[in-house]
Amino acid sequence: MKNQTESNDNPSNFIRAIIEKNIRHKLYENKNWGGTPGDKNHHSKGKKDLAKIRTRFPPEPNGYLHIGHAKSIFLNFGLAKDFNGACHLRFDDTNPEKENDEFVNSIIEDVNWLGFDWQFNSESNLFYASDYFELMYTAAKLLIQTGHAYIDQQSADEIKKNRGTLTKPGINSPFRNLSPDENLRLFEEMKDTKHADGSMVLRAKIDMSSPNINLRDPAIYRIKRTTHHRTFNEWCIYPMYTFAHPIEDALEGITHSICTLEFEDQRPFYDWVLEKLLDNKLLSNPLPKQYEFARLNLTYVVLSKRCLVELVEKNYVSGWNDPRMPTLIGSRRRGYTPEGFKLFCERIGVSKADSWIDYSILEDCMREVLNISSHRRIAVLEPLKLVINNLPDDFEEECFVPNHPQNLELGKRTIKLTKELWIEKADFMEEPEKKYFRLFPGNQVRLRYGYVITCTGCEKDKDGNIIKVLCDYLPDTKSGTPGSDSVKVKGNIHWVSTKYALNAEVSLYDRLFKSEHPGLESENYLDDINPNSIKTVKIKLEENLANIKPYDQYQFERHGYFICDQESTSDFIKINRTVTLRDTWK
RNA sequence: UGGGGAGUCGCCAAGCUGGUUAAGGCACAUGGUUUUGAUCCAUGCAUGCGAAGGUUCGAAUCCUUCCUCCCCAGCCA
Repeated sequence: MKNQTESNDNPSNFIRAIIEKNIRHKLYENKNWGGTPGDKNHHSKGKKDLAKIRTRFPPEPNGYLHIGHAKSIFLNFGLAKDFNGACHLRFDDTNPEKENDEFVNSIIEDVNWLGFDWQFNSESNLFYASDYFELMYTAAKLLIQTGHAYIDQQSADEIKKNRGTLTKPGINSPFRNLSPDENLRLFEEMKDTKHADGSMVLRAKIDMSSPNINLRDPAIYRIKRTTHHRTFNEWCIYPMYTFAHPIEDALEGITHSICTLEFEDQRPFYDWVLEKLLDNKLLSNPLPKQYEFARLNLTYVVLSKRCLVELVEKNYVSGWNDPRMPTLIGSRRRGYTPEGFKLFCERIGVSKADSWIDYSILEDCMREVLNISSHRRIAVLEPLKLVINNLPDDFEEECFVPNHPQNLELGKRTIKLTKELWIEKADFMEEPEKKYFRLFPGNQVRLRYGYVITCTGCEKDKDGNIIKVLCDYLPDTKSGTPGSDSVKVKGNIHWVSTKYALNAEVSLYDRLFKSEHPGLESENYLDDINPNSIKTVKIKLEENLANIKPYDQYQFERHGYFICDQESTSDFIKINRTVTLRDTWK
């Protein structure tokens, strides 16, 4: 068994290096923490922060978490853990339109499922950006009062037109030079529902000719008469992400605000907001710093929220928890494990280079983890009858089977050998192809954990389909008995008794998309959907699986890793294939 | 054509305040073990760091020029 050193020492990455350097320079040595999020005044009354660093995972609760989020979760929570810091779970709910509590709850469950919580020093660091609306409103007024923000009454179209282009500078708004008092009055009116949605917007006053378009007076507050999932109708104005995020980070004492590459251009504004609020004494040093890493791209998978929503809404999949979905909830149902995701995240690393990770890496990680933990069981996926000629009809004999051949401490069980067995269709060939060493007339194989048999032929129906394979068993070759290896065979096939086998249904999954980069070459990623991503078959299980329960996971020997589906019952056993075993034959 | 990033083995990825033979993982190859064609073990696997120049006793690391790819013009995040 492979040792697990890979997961014990943390591979270096640029963010880890930055944190180590920061700690060496005692950057956060005298940071105060008020016990809860708050402004300068609040934290100054607190104590020295016991958390060496603070990171955060800040999802917007408008969808389910997916594998890409797992990368961010392992990064942020992992860093906090390794440096004796805290990682906050923060719901970035600044746009009420698509946010709701269902998503909040699913995110909490998913993060927990991956093995993380937000406790630190007996404090629960679970926060909502919406709890800071009052402080953000105060911050906005501070910017207005100091001449760093103004109310723009241009239409959205006009603002867009006057923003300029990548190569041409923008044009100042005619409302840009309103007095602070006038702006303050208008902003208060905005808040007091005096103005219609879209009629005006609060903008930061920076530089309409900045080469960085994000600095051309970005909008920071808009009017939106939408009920918020937590503040309901208390507010009709909501802060934009670009304005809200640095403030959220600062209020929570975040030291390292880690996000993906597309926010790089936003960093100057992130710092601008914080510096202005530092000047206004709403915030204090040390200010949080933003760092960006490359988001995960997985071949044969789409991770964009827009696509995932469409797959669900247009019924290409059965729901967010369809085992083929890259969501955490779907992965879980598929049988993917937190340990597997951990290994995966360690294996792919963190950097700023755009990259595509092959889906097989993820599958390999799941196999590696499951191989160690999964008990083995026997299942026949494509049953074909095998009859042992030289055994009496009522023959029954117990065979001892280890639950894990590489880890005998996991115990053993028995299965009953009878005259008639189910074997895999693929384990018999009337006319064997080259290098085939399973059953064919005249060949010998071992019935795994039982006897060596010699194939004597087969029977077919009138259409020529093989319906029964015949064989003789060799006495004295039973597994575990002294003379068992007197006959050497290459083939070793699994089986279940036709008399005792259990019926079950298993779903065999393939990738949801047939192209490596869905939507890249075709016009629409939906055209790349794999029409054969799911195949459901009736199978035979060994008798010991009678009490299998939802989420039980096993390796079915010679097949792969399987998990009992959440909808499975004792009357109707339903199983999902997580991933096959590696197969280097052919 | 403006700005911001990135280019190290088939895929990831350390190193990048210049200094022995360019970490590690995955994949692959070849042996070995094996009652899962699985697992496991051993060995091998970049004279090269996007390209070309330059500085230097010495460069993936510094300088110059060039090439390729990604991101930015929501009152989304």
